[in-house]
Amino acid sequence: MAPQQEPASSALHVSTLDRGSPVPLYFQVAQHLERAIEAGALPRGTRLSNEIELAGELGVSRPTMRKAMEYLVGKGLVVRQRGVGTRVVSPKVRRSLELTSLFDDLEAIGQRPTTQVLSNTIEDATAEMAELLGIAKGTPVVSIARLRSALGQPIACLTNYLSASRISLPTEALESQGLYQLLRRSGIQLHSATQVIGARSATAAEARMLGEGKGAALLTMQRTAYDDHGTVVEYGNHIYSGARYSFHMSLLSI
Amino acid sequence: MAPQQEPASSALHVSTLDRGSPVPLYFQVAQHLERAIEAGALPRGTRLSNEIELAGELGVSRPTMRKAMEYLVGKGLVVRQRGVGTRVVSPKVRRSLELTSLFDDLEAIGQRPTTQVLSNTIEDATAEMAELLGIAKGTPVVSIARLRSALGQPIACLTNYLSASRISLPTEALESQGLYQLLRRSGIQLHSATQVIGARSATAAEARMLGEGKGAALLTMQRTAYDDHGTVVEYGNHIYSGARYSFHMSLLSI
DNA sequence: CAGTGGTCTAGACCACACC
DNA sequence: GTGTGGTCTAGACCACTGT
Repeated sequence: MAPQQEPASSALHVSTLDRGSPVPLYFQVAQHLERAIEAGALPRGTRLSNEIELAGELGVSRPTMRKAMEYLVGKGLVVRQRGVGTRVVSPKVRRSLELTSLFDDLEAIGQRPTTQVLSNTIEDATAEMAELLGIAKGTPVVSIARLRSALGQPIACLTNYLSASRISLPTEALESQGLYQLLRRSGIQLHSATQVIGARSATAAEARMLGEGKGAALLTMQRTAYDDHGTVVEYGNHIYSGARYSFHMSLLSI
Repeated sequence: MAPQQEPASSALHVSTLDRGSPVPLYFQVAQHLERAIEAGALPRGTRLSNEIELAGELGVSRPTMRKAMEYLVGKGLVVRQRGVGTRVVSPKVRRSLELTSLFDDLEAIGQRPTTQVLSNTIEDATAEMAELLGIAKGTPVVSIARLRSALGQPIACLTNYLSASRISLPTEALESQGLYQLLRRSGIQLHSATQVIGARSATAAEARMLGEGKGAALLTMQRTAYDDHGTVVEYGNHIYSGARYSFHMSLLSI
C-alpha cells in the first residue's frame, strides 16, 4: 500500500471507447487518459493503477493499454518506472511542453501575422542553389521572398528555394498560409529537416526592411527539408528581428 | 514483383542475436539492421522484405520485429507505408540527422573546448531566481558562471542557477565536464526542458568578455530543465558569440 | 486481386524497486 | 516476498496500395 496515496484508477468511464471507429483503440484510450489528466482529474504526481488493471477497467488487452501508455510517455504527460508505477507529470511541465512560437502566440490572441510576398519567380539554379537543393545547375528553381509582419511591424524576412518541378506556389496562397501547410496539402510528405540557428548584425538593407537600426542584431535560420525519398524539398534562409522574435522549443527525455 | 528491385532481405546473419543477453531482442535486431544500413549493405531506397519474412529469417516473432522497425523509423533510418513496404532513406538525410553542435564538431577534431569557471557560489534566492526555479525566495541557490572557449577564443558565457539542496558542484568537475553530464552522474533524472533562443546586441562588458566589438550580435538562450517530479532542476541563461557559434538541430516527422 | 504494414488479443516470463 | 513495468510469443483480422 502506498504511504501517501493509493493508485488512482479514478473516473475512467469506458463509455467513450468505440470499437467500430477507425481511430485505433490504443489512441482512444490515450486520449481518454490525456483528457482526464489535462482536466485535472488526475493531479500532479498521481500514481495510475498498473496497466493490467487499467486494461481490465477499460476493456482492452494489455498490449493495447501499453501502447496508449507509450504514447503518453512520448508526449511527456506521464513517467513510468519499472517496479514503481506510472505517475502523472506536473501540469507546469506539461504546459511548458506545448511549445509555442511567437507566431502561434499572436494567432492565439487573434493577431494573425501577415505575409507579404516580395518576389515569387522561377529561375535557373545557380551553382549555389543547385548545391543546396541537390540538383543540377541550371534546373528551374522556385525562388520566394516573403516579409512576415505582426502588429503592423515587420518581424522576419524569409527566402526559400524549391525544385520547380515539384509544385506550383501561387502568390495568393503564400500570403494566406504557411509554406509547409501548402506543401503538405500538395501531397508532399515531409520526412525530416535540419536547421542552423545563428545571430549576426543586420546589413543596411536588412535593417531597413525590418524597420531596425543599422547593425541591429538579427536571428538567422537556414533550414533544409527532405521528403521520404531523401530528396531536398525546400531550402530556406530566414532572418528575424532579434528585438521582436525568438524561437521557443522543448526537449523531451534529455 | 517490384519493377526496379525486389525486396532485399540481404545479408542478415542471425548469428549476432544473443537471447541470453540482457539487451532486448528487438534492440539487437534494430542495431543489426542499423549497422547493415549504415555499412551501405542496404543502399538508399532499398525495399526491405516484409516484417513477417524478416522476423522469420532472424528467428523472432513479428511483434519483436515490429518494435525493431519502429525504433528505426523513430531514428529516421527507414520509412514505412502500409500497402507498400519499408524503404531505406538516403544516406545524405541520415547523416544530416546526426545533429552536431559546434562543440561536438570541435571534439571530433580533437579540439576539446575549455571551460573556465568564473564563479561558483551559494547565495539566497532573489525574487527573480525564486520565480525561475519555482522555490521560495531566500532559499539557498547555486549560482554558476562559466566561460567556454575553443581554439583559444571565448565562445560563450553560461550562467546557471540550481536549487542548492539538490547537488554539490565542485569547480574542478565543472571545468572538465558539462553540467548535464554532472547532473546525470549525480542520479538526477532529467525529464524535459524548454528553451528560448534569441538574438541581441552585446553590452560593452559582454563584448569584452567574448572578445568581440561593442554591439556585436549575440545568440542568446534561456533554458529551464525539469526532473521527473516536475520540479525545476536548473535554469540557464547563456550568451554565445554570433560570429563563432550557432545551433544545429534536426527535426523528424514534421 | 495479392501483398503490405497497422491493430488487437491472450497468454507467459523476466528484471527491477520497495517492503 | 509482492507488485510494477519490460519483453516476447503466436495467432488473428483489418486497411491500405498497387496491379
